[in-house]
Amino acid sequence: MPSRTLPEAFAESRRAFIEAGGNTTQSLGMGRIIGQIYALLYLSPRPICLDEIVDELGVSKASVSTAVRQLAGWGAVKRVWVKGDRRDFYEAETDFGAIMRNGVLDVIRKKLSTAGTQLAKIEESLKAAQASHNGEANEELALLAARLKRAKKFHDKLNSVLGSSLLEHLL
Amino acid sequence: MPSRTLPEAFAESRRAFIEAGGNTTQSLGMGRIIGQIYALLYLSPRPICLDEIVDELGVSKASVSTAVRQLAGWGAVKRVWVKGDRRDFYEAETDFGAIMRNGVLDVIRKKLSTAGTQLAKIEESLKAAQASHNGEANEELALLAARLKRAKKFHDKLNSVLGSSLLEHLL
DNA sequence: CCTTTCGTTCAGTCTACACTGAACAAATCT
DNA sequence: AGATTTGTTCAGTGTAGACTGAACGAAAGG
Repeated sequence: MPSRTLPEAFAESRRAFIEAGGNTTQSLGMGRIIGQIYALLYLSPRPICLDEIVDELGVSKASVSTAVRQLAGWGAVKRVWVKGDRRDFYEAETDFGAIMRNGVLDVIRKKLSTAGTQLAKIEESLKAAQASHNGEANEELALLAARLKRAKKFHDKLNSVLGSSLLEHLL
Repeated sequence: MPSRTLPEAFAESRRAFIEAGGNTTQSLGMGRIIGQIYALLYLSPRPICLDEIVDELGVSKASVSTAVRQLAGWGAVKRVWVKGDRRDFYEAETDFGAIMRNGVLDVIRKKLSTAGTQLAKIEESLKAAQASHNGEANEELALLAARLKRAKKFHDKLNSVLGSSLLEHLL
């Protein structure tokens, strides 16, 4: 028979871990529920259904529904079917490296991509300016062109680093 | 004499670049002013004083004051003294790699560090639980211990990757 | 010494977005 | 078929934090 202090001490560690997960994702700009849900699943020995998450965390079903889908979207959580139960169950992907490779890096790449789109638009707009200027020397214009080129170069470098398998190999 | 369309086309490119900077930093969870200020300085052939930034961007002096200090904090912007002018002038650090190494990575490392602190606290709390339990086998407790260990291991891995000069060499 | 010019600070406002509640759709059971 | 259970959606709320305005302090000029 377990001692009386065991359950509380265990529950406390568990609660702290879940809270830490929430703090982490919140500090990264995604809400705190995301991290809490992942932590909860990460510590669970068995798949958990949506309503159980709701009870455990004391948040709305709507939040859990959307958050869980996000997590599944980047492979941090997997849907699991339990026989004889029509509810959806979820379990955590415990391989952090896999989550990084499949999910997180994609998010970063996407942000980089939108930045690249903006740079391309500016480059076009700049070409128009250079065309209408046609041969005249203009200090500011030349600087803008040079700096834009630099920015694009760095953008490409980031892209290649993120695209290379080197980074994935590290995680 | 410059053609009439040159100034507008130039200004448009410039405006778009500044806006792109704002969009980028905003999408990264830091405000949009930060990126706008950096972009403005990045495109300027000469150091710029605080009030000029205020005029150019149409934001409050308070915002510029704090934002500029943040930028200077992680080496993205340098204070410059102009002789015969007691105002503070600023210019951009144009080496993105240097900004990454000196500023951005430190921010990430700091976030990692606070996460590590939380993990350490949980580990201690868990040790207490294990002590009071003293020899009994408990599935949940064992799982929590195992998963915590995994989490710490990954945390350490991230730390070493960020600490290694390899990453800095890439940027 | 008073005035002016700059930069910072801080209490308050505004805004983006995480989060909620209730209505809804879909699937299963009786 | 209706009734019940389960997940999603969406308009609305709450809130964290970016941003502002006014008051302040510090430094230089008159």
